[in-house]
Amino acid sequence: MNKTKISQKQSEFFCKTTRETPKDVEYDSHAYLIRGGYIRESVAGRYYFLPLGYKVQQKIMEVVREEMNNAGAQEMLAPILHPLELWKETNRTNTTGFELMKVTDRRGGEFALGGTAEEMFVDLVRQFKLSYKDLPFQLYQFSPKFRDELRARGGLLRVREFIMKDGYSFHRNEEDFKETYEKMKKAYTKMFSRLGLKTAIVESDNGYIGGEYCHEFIVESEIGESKYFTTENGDYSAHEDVAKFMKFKEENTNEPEKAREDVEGVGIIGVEELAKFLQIPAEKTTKTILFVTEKGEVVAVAINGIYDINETKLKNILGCAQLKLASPEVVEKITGATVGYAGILNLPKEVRVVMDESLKGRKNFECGANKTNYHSINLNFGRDIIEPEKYYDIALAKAGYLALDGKQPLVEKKGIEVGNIFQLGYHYSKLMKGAVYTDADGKEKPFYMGCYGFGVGRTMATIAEKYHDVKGLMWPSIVAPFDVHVVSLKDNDYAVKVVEMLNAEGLEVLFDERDGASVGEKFADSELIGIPVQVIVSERGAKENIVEIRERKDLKNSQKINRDLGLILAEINKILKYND
RNA sequence: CGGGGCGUAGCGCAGUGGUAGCGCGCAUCGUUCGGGACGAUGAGGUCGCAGGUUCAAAUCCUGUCGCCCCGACCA
Repeated sequence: MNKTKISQKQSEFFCKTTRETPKDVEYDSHAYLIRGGYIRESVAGRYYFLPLGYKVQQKIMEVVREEMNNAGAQEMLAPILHPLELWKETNRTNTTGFELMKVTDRRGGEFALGGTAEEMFVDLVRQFKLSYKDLPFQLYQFSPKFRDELRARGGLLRVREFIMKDGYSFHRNEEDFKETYEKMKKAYTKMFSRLGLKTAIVESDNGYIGGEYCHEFIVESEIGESKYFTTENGDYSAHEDVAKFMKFKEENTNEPEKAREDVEGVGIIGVEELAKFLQIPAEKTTKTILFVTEKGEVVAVAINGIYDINETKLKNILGCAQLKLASPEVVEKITGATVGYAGILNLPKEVRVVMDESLKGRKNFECGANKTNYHSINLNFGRDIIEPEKYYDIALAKAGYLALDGKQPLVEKKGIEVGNIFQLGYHYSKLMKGAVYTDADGKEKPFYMGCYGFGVGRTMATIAEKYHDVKGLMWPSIVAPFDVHVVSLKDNDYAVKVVEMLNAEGLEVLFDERDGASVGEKFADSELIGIPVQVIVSERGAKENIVEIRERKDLKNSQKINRDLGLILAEINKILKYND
């Protein structure tokens, strides 16, 4: 990065603050980034980073770069347009939920606007005949990423175009990968911490990226979109999509089987009402829901009535990309009953049935009779229902459920996902021909891989969300666009001396020497922009032989210092150090 | 993609068929100058776009594009 420290006269700086917030802005962080002249929207989900915003982005990138390099990764740059063939090779052109942006050149060459770059890096690496001696290594880049999101929202929080740091590591085997994975966990925690963000490392779903496991780095926040669960002691932390919990277990597995009964209950729909009506515990009820996959396959899913179904878990078990609740017509066709009375009794053979672990070992339970208005009770596996070969975990975790240790309740949290790391394993190296290295035994083996993402703009918005007050932003020093804001109130001559001194000391200064702006306006702007230290040089101060130094985070913490450049510098450094 | 809302000056908004408005901002001049100052003057709009109804449309109708919110979906 450019180490030249500069000062910037505000009258010449392309930073136009505004007093009013555009009406569609929902969050403070977004409002202040716009009002402070950091960003401007082009069209939905695509933003200009103005000089101020770009400086913050660069500073965030610099921290990421340092920590990536410390972790042994090497920066490079891949093309933004990816040959579409590569995406076809891994079958990701069809992946739903990730609408690829495509462009065609004049010769008909098709390209994808990359939303992530696994294929590109594998394609690059396979062009070399690598040996196990070359492994492991990690390559990374900062580059624009394109996501055709259904809906952009929250300013920089969910956009269609953004700078992402994406890294890809190549390994000889799982063991070697795991070492890097742990190293990256530490590197990420450290980079976020340096940026002023406390992150939770949360197990999550890998979605379209592939692989077997992954972790998200989440900053707890009310405005975040990620719902996750943790235990009090922090031993367990998982995204709602994958969160596991200790389920209800049938205790009376030895109770004698009772005779099956079909009970008429007109209009009795829903577990609570049903349990009350049948006078049985809710744990004895069964929820049966029919889904249709994107291929049109109908799946019946059953779970203990006290739980809800987690569609992400279900999708992963079915290996499908999209699930929809079956329409009432389909439900009637398959079960012969209207919605609300579906059960796992006598379903047509072509319907795949997935049962949750919470059904295992139960006796004398209830489920829909597949007959409108009827529920069957005292059902038993073997006698009434064929016991499945395997039970799955398809339950949705909720706050208060016990973690798998059976002791600690799950606590629900919301947060912003600012980074993620994925185990890719052999997912890409097996799909892409020639993604192999030569091992010590002379045989070609596929790379074992991992990848590591970091959203730069989203991180910037998250910092803004965490560091602001009613007056504006309060950047931590490490990412602040400038170190010091020198506000001159009709005493530019002395202010210039201060600015020159700070520059000589390597500090970046924004210098408000504007003639036309009123005092109130200058202060209001300064607080909106949020540079960590304010130095006020005024005509009044000249009479008293002082300058005033204030900390943005605590404006009441104001020091009046004699007009001695050494003293001024010492005070500023104290605040900057404290702010880092 | 489903539900709701909105497109009038850079921003925030008013304007239900009859001359296109207000506040902020912007420009010029003057007075102010330690908390978004005041006065005067001025620039800026084919009322999102297209079509229709009408003597007359920002206003009514149809279509279309865009934006926001909720849902679905998704780093």
